[in-house]
Amino acid sequence: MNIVSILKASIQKAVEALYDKKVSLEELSINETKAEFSGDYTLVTFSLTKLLQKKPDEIAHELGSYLLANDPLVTDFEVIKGFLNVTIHSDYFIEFLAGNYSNSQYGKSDWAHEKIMVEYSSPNTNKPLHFGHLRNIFLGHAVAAILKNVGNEVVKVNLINDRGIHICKSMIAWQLFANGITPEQAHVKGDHFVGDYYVKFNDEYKLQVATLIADGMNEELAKKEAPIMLAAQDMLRKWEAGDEATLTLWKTMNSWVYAGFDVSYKKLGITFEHIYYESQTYLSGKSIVEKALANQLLFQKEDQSVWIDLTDAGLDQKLLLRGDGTSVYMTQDIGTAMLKYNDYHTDKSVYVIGDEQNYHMQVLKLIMQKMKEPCADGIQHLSYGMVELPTGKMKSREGTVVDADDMVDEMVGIAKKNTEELGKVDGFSSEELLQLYNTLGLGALKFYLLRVDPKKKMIFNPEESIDFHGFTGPFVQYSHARISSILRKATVEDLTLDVKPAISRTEKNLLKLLEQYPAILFQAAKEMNPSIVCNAVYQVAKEFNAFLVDHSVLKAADANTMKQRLQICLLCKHVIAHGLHLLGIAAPERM
RNA sequence: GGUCCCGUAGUUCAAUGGAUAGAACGAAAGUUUCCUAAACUUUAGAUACAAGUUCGAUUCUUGUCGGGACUACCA
Repeated sequence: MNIVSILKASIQKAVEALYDKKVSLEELSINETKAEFSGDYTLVTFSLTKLLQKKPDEIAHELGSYLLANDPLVTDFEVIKGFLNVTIHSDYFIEFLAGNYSNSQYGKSDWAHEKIMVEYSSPNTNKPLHFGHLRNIFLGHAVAAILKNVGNEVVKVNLINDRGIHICKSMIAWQLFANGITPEQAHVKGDHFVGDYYVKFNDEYKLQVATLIADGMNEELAKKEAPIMLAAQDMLRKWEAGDEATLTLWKTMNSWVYAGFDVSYKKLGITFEHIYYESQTYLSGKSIVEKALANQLLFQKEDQSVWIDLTDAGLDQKLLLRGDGTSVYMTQDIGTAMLKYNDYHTDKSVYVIGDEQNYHMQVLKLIMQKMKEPCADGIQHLSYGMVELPTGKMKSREGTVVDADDMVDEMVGIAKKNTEELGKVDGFSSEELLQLYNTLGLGALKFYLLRVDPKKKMIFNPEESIDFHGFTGPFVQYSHARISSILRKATVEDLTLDVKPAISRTEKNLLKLLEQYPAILFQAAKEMNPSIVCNAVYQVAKEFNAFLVDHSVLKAADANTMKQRLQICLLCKHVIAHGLHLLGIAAPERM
């Protein structure tokens, strides 16, 4: 129970005692009191006027007087119009501090008990990861950690799109232009290596189309008839037919890509419990569709193609199997959804996928519901907005894609430069320095991508580097390092207090933030929104820095005050480290 | 055309229908004999437009203008 819940319950009782009326906890609106008024929390009484048949300020006065007289937690109140500003006894926060400062897991809770799968990253194997993928990856990783933190059992999975025309394009280009060279021989990271041939394919394709048009063919036909495109399609057919040479090449090139991805994932600190491959799942939807057809849940057109009718949901009819019996994209997703469910029997299955696929995901869920599959209701699309450049979307054809590996290297480079300029790292070994640069560079990058509400698209300007000051990862990390420094210098072991010194306004503000932290994490889990965690740790870090300015910890006036301030330091450190950990960000002891 | 999303300081982002719309960067000015100045303090600066619902609207409704996504027997 946190103070807001306690206060709500107390007000509920007060309403009953004063007016003999019942008000639900949901009807009570309590906010933090704005800084310019005295008080800690504010009850808005306008909404109670109908129920109580009184004016808002009257209600506020009466409730305030009652609370002051009957609730020992309330030490003062003030009424301004329909706002009842309540001051909470400092002892509540002092007790809270004493009871939690030593708990390094403070913030972890046991409020939810579902089994949840989170699918994220989900790359194609024809090109390396770019900046947009990073948003997906960090989101998935953080959301999984946030869901787990409140008590859920979480399974993190990656679904790799390893088959289809896109990889055939890379394969054809490699056959035509590579002379058998491998990434090792070329000294290029595997995913970039294969991506380069995907680009080569498109360059050559454009050239061939232009040539055909110059020879008098119309554009539409030229795009279909370009020899390199025909070759890629032929290769896809061979792949599907199980042609051995094609499969061998496919496996080889994919293994190069995976080697590259592994390096990136490792650097980013990203892990999965299970990896699905579309090459292994893409056929599995077919039998499910056929079963549903037999059960009259779907219908067939004259050409034998299978459809589902979603017009009653305001959507169209959707194709699920072609006339020749082959699968479409949606069929694969149906199969994969079933496979995931059969593997783990989850209550929820979260898909971290960009908002361009909102419609697709809506249709997938509807189809599963129509087919009465047990996994249907648990399907949740965690839709996030695209990362855009100031000029608009990133386009590989225009060469405006920001590569993920380059971005990471750049951020680590900036971390190195900043650290060297500040010159605070005497005594670091070269290994520790490298680790620090990684910690700070990745911290800046992850925080930058996670601090924005996932639903909203975000704009990244490559001209301006990601900041290390203000509302950023390094700022929070720095605060953690400062706290750690103080704690290292502290000589007392036992922080138990003999007497409890009074706390200042700043200290109370800080303790209020810390006290709310578990509830904030619960909200972040409910909304699957890491930006809430970014905000929470930033607020704590900021308020802590303000606290440090005029509260000497190690040179406090007396031993009890010092110990109490050390308790504050410890709890702040725990919360910052815990919150950053949920975001996938490391908290350095020194920087 | 249809469906959906988005317009908040110069810029990037906040704000369960609540008080005088918060931060950060950038701009201007200041703080260090003292626990890390990657910090702190101060100043200037915004809800695209117009109606409506409400005691109260950045938030809900409608319209206008502007931006984006989706709308394949592609994946």
